[in-house]
Amino acid sequence: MDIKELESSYFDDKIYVKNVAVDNVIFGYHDKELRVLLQRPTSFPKWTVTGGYVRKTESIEEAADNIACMRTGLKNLFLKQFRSFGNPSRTKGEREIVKKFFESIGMELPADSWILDYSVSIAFYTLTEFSRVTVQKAPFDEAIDWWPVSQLPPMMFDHALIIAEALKALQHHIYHYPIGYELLPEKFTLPEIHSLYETILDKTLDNRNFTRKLMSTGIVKKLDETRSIGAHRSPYLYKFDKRKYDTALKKGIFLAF
Amino acid sequence: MDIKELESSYFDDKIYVKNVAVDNVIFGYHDKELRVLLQRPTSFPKWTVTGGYVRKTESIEEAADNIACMRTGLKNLFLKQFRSFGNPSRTKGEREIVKKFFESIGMELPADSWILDYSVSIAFYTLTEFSRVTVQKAPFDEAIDWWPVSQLPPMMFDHALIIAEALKALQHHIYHYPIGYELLPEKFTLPEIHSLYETILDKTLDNRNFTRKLMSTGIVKKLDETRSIGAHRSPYLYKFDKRKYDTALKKGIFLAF
DNA sequence: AATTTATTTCGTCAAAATGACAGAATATGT
DNA sequence: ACATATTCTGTCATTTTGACGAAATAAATT
Repeated sequence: MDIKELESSYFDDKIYVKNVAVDNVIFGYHDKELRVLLQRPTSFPKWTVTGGYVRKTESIEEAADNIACMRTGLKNLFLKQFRSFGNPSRTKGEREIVKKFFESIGMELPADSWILDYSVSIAFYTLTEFSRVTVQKAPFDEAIDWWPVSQLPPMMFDHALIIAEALKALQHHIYHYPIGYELLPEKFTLPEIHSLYETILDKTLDNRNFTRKLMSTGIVKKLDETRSIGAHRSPYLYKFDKRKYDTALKKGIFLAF
Repeated sequence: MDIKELESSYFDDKIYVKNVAVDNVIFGYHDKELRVLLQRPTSFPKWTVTGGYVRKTESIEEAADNIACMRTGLKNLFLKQFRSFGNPSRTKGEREIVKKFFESIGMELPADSWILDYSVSIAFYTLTEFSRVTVQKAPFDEAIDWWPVSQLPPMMFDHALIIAEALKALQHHIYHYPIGYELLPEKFTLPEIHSLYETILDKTLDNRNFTRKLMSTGIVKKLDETRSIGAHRSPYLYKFDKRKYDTALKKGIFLAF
């Protein structure tokens, strides 16, 4: 998206849905760490969740997918809508910053522009393995980076809340849906998926009991291969049983870690 | 809300948030039956979920609460946001009907009015005991009534989907939150809450096991009173332990019925 | 070649939770 | 006193859970 398109579109009520934004909390997992992809638009003093507006030709899910794709280069990531945010004060205190941002890129926003007005944000979260991602800096981002969920920078608007809620939703969903498919390589080891769950839930899980429960769901299956990890016993490789995984995604499961 | 206010407001971009609607699926329970409160606005051939628009001075939660209050007369009912809906086609096929509706009440909508445009709906569900409700007919409703969730009339837009999703969300939440406080009188019997759960989950639950699990949560406590129900053994009365109930609402519980 | 080290994997056991099931208690009308 | 309809309580075999420890393995070290 270049300046021309941005300029013509944000001002053109025929293209974008007014007063509605989509924010997408992109979670990345790698090496036992959970991070969030954040951006800092030009001249912004604080960071924001990746987000954008909704074209009238697309669904909110498509908008969220586009946002994820624009920033990660990956299409069709796992996307989950978890809540919408809307109240008079959520952007109020920082509208001046938004205005300055548009000025800094050479666009004068009319005072009554919907961009500076009451804004409803439909929030999604996305999961990905962040070593697979080549972060894409958008034209008007001064910075874009992965931040550990436990050490976030100062956030704009209510975005700290949005991230906190996204994390809560993820932690809740992990008990009912087979999280992991998007966060791990195709073939992974038991210790790897074990660490993933520990990281997301932020607590230690007995490895023997974890394995027992995970295997009882049937969504992962053991392969007849091992991975060499140096001077230690080689762990077996596992992969998701896509068939059962999809069923579990649709019908839900019940894990009690 | 009278015509004057409606007229001046829907056209005034300064009062309402454009392109955003709040729909509230009001569930009512009574006598072992689960129903939904539906309205049929003047000249509409089909029914809709109760809904409305968001004032720029209020949050989406307040908007949902107002909708519930306008229709039931009850304030501060249990409200839960479960999903937002937004895609180009969800209202497209029936915009002509909306236009005719406004004409029928003497208002000519401009062709480019946001009311006929792409609409994002933020959906909530609400719970109440429907014998406590005196249904409030709004000025422009031709009809408003409780419909059994299993026998809905023809629905406008994607409202049949919205109700289906609300029901799924409710059935899911019942495993994790202490549903029932809003759906039962202050004092209730064990068979009553048992039937409530059976109705919502749409399956039979062994009464002995149900009691055991319910009591183990600690959210309800037995009283030293009974209710006379005629020629049968008098059931004991129970009430929610508000303290533990609130904790459970906040922290969540884990019921496996 | 034996030993050390770090990591993975497998196994046990007591306690708790679950699912299936039946019979006793009680309030009223006959 | 008895019949009837409904509420309430209890048991038991099975399964699941939580808490542990010990054996197996791959490479580096002696």
